Amino acid sequence: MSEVPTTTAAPPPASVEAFRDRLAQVSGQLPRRLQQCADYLAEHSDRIALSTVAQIAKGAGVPPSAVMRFCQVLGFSGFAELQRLFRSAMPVGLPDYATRLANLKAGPRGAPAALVAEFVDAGRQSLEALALNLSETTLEQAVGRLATARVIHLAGLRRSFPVVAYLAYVFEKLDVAAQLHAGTGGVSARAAMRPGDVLLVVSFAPYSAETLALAQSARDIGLPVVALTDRRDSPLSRLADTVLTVTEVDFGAFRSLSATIALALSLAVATAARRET
Amino acid sequence: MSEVPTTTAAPPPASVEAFRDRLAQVSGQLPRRLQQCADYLAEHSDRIALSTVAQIAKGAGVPPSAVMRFCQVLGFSGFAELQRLFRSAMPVGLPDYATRLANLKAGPRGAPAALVAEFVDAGRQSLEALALNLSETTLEQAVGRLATARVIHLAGLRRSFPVVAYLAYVFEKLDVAAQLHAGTGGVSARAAMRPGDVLLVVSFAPYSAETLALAQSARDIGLPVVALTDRRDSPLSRLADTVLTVTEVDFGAFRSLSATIALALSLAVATAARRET
DNA sequence: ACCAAAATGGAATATTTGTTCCACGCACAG
DNA sequence: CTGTGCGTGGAACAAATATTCCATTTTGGT
Repeated sequence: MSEVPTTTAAPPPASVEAFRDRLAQVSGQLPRRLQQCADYLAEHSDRIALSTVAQIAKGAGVPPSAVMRFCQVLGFSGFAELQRLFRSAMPVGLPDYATRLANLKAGPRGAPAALVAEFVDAGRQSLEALALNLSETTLEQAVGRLATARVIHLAGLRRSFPVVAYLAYVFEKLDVAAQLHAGTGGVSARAAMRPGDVLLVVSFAPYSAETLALAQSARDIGLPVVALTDRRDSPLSRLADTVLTVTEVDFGAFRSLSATIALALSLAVATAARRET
Repeated sequence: MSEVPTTTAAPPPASVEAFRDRLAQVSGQLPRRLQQCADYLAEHSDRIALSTVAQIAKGAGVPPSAVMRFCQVLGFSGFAELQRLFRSAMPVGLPDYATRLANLKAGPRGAPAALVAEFVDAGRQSLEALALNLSETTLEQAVGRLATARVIHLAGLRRSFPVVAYLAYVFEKLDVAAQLHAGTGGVSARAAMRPGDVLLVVSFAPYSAETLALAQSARDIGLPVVALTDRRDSPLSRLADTVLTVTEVDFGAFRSLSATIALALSLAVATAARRET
C-alpha cells in the first residue's frame, strides 16, 4: 500500500522531448544494468524506432529482460509502448528523400520529373526559411488586428490571388467574416470597407498598382492594414500597419507559394482561435 | 525443374530506386489485386518501413496474402525482405531542423508561431512525400496530353480552387491557352469544350459534385481528362484518363497545398516547355 | 458453353518478437 | 556468520506477425 518510492509512480513520457528529460532525470541513480540501458539509449535514441528488444539489448550489452525493466522504470508498459512513441514521432518521408530528389533532378533536362524536384526543393527551402525568419511579435500583432476586426477584407492579384482565394475559403469554413476583393473593382471594394474592418493585403514584386491603391484607400479611411509581402522595404510597407515578410524561393520565373500559404493559413486559424475566446 | 517464366527468374531490387523502377516496370501487366498493391505502394512507399503486412493490405484494399504474392513477384522472398530494404534506407536521427520546429511548436498552446510551425512541418512532409511517391510515367503521360491540347480547361472548387486559379495565371504567363471554370456554370463550361481540348481537374475529398459532373461532361464529349487528386481510387479516377495523386499532410482541418501546387506548377511549366519544341 | 490455367481469399502454420516469471547471486545489516 | 532484499539473467510464455497452403472463383481461350 505505502508505495511512492522516490522515483514516483508511473508517468509515461508523451513525447520524445519528455523522454529525454526523464532519461536525464533518472540517470545516475539507477542499478548498473539499467544505467547501461539509459546510457545506450541516450546515445542511440534514433535506433529505438526500428530495432527490436534483442538488438537494443545487445547494443547496450545487457540481456533483453534488463531493457524491459528499464522501459517499465521509465513508466512505459513495455518496450512496445516506447517504440510506438518514437515511431509516431518519425518524419513521414522515410526513405532517403535527399537522394531521391537528386536523382529526379539529374534526369533529362527539362523533364517533368526534374521540374517537380526543383519545385519541391524550392518549396521546402521556402518553408524552412519561413520557420527561421519568422518574427513572432509581428505575427502576434497581425493576429491581434485580425481578431478584433468586424470584417476582414482580402486583397491580392496575379500570383497572390490564389493565396487570398484560399484565405477566403478558410475564413468561411471558420465562420469568420471575410470579403474577397479580387476583381477590378477598386471602387466597389472601397465602398464595402467600414470602420472597424481590417484589410489583409497580399502582394509581391512586381506590386500590382491596383492592390497598392486598395491599400491606400483603406489607409485613407483609417482602417488597419496587414500586409503579407516579400520584402520589408516593399511599397506595401509604407501603407501597412503590420508587415509580414515571406521570402519565397523561386525556380525559374515561378514560385510555389508554399511558405506564403503556410503563413496565411496560420494567420487564419490563429485569428479564428482567438475570436472564440 | 524447368523454371524461367516469361517474367524472368528473380532479381530482388537492391535499392529503393531499383524498387521503384521495377514497380513502374511491372505496373500495367499485373493481375487486379497485385496491381492494387503496386498502386498503393507506389503512392505510400514511405509506409513500407514501419507498417505490417496487415496494415499495407488494408490500405491497399487486398487480403494479406495478395501482398505476399506481390512481394514475391517483385523478386523478394517475402515482405520481410522488402521491409528490410526500406528500413536500411531510412535516415538516422532526427534532423536539427526538427528541433527548431519543436521549439516553435512547444510555445503557448495555439499560439500563432506554433501554428506556423505545424503548417510548415505539414507542408514540408507533403513535399517530401510528393518527391518520393511521384510516378514519373504518369506525369509524363499527363504532360503529353496537356501539351497537345488546343485549349486546357481548368476545373476545381473549394480548397482546390486556389490551385486552378494559380494554374490559370501561370498558363497565361506562359502563353498557353487555358480557361478557368470556377463558377457554377456547369452548362456554360460544357459549351466551351471543343474536340481537341483537354480538361485538367483538381479535386480532393470530399469531392465536389459539380467538379465530378464537369469531368463527366468532358468524358462524354470525348475529351481527355487529367486529374489531380488525393487517392488513386477517388471518384475522379473512373472519369479520368490520367490520374496524378498527391497526398497532402494536413494539420487540423486544413491543408497547406504545398505539394499540390508544386505538382501543378511543374505540370504547367513542363507543358509549356514541350509545346515550344 | 466448356475446359484449363491463373488468381484469389482465408484459414492454418511458422516464425519472430515482446513480456513475464522465477531461481540464483551478491551485498549489506544485524 | 546468516538473513533479507534487491538486482540479475535466462528460460518459459504470450502475442503479434509473416508466410504458406489449398479450396474456390475467376479469367481467357476454343
